[in-house]
Amino acid sequence: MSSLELATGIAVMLVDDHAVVREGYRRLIEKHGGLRVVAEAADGMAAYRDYKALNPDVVVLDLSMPGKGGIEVIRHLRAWDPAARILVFTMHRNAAYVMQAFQAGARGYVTKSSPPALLVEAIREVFAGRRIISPDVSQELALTRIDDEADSLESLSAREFDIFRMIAEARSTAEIAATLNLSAKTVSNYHSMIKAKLGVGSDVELAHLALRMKVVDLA
Amino acid sequence: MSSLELATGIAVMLVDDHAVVREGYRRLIEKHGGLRVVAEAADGMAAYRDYKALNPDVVVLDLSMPGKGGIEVIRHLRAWDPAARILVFTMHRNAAYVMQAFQAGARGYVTKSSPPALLVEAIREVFAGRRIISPDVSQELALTRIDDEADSLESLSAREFDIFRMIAEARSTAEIAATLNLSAKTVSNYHSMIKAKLGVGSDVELAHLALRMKVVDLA
DNA sequence: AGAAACCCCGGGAAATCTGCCCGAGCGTTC
DNA sequence: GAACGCTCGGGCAGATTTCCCGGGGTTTCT
Repeated sequence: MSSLELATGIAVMLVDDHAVVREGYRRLIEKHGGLRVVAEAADGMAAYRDYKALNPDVVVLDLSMPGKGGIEVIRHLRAWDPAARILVFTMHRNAAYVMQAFQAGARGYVTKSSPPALLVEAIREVFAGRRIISPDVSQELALTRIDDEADSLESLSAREFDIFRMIAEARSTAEIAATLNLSAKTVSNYHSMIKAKLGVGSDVELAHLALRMKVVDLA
Repeated sequence: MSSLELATGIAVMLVDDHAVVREGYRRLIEKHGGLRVVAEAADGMAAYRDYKALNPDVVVLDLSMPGKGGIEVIRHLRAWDPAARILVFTMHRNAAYVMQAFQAGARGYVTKSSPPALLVEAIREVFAGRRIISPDVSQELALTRIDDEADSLESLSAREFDIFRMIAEARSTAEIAATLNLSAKTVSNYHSMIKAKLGVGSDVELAHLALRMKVVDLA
């Protein structure tokens, strides 16, 4: 297999729901020797199909896709072929995405803000079996990695969790205090403690976290 | 002026913070006769500078940009040149963005999910003085019209909308102030005004509203 | 039983933020 | 030119948050 690869270059598959954007990568990638785009897919289903048919060496994948989330695509591909080499190439600079992507089995993570040459380099690195993260993201990751979201949710006591949920439902402090027969002051104290435990700095972040964790739904 | 344009093709300026993505448009656009990319800009400031220097016929603009909000860029360009022809080309499919963009002075709105040929067609349409919306967005727009929440979103000024978006993305007051070159106090004042105009009592409610309206995504 | 380690609940004080006032500058519109 | 709306920020009183504290309850380990 590897001799074939050496003969024809690294076979790359692109997965991104924007045709124009794919066009961009493709031109860029093919401008460099040793790289060859063998497939393009616009969504997860197409990606699965093409991967199974063509067995590319490296998959370049955008996370923000309609339908199945990009993370799910990674997991699915890795489930079918544990040796799959997947490079995430996305606009999301967010630490949570990076963690998820790597946990799902990605081998590299490059933001679209990176200099174009980095993408090519990253493809080679990933093909060689190494892991790579673009510099702009790696530092952010170092800061945020301390608190794993799921773990931090479990660190809440039952009482804290209830109050957390009510806060995330946009109920007011007074309202929560009334329904739980607490003083407003106590609810406030819980509110602070919850934010500390969850590692969020604002209520908006708290709301995002709750929605991501499906603790509450959007009305 | 128009004779010059006819001689050399429609002069297009691209504004998008992702270099690779710009590369994509550029190749696509230049593949078609009568179109010519005369400038690329990665942020609002660069866009202003290049626009004033080169006076392109059509500006192709991505809304989601670091620093200045995309809506604000439109307003600014139109303030300097009321005849500026601006085509929004973005991944955001939701009605709120479209309304804001057109109210700020955009002449066209095409999503990145559209078939590539549509972008080229849209540039020609906008250059010809006509307005154009890609079909996937126009129908969504028609649906959201009824909703009074969307109405309240429309009541936000361009500046307010940009700040609203950043707040809903869980950016801190200091962070927003820094990226927009405002005092923290001003951002705070906007924050209050936005909550009043949207009729929400807390930041959690604000976050819910923003997510429901798809003004922001869950990170 | 005693100790240790959790929760739960709230008070007090300092720090911070909010909500609402104001005015100045700027561009539009009539 | 006058009226208007948007942008931008200072000031200030009052609400809120945050941090630190203590007392009581329960569970668990030694």
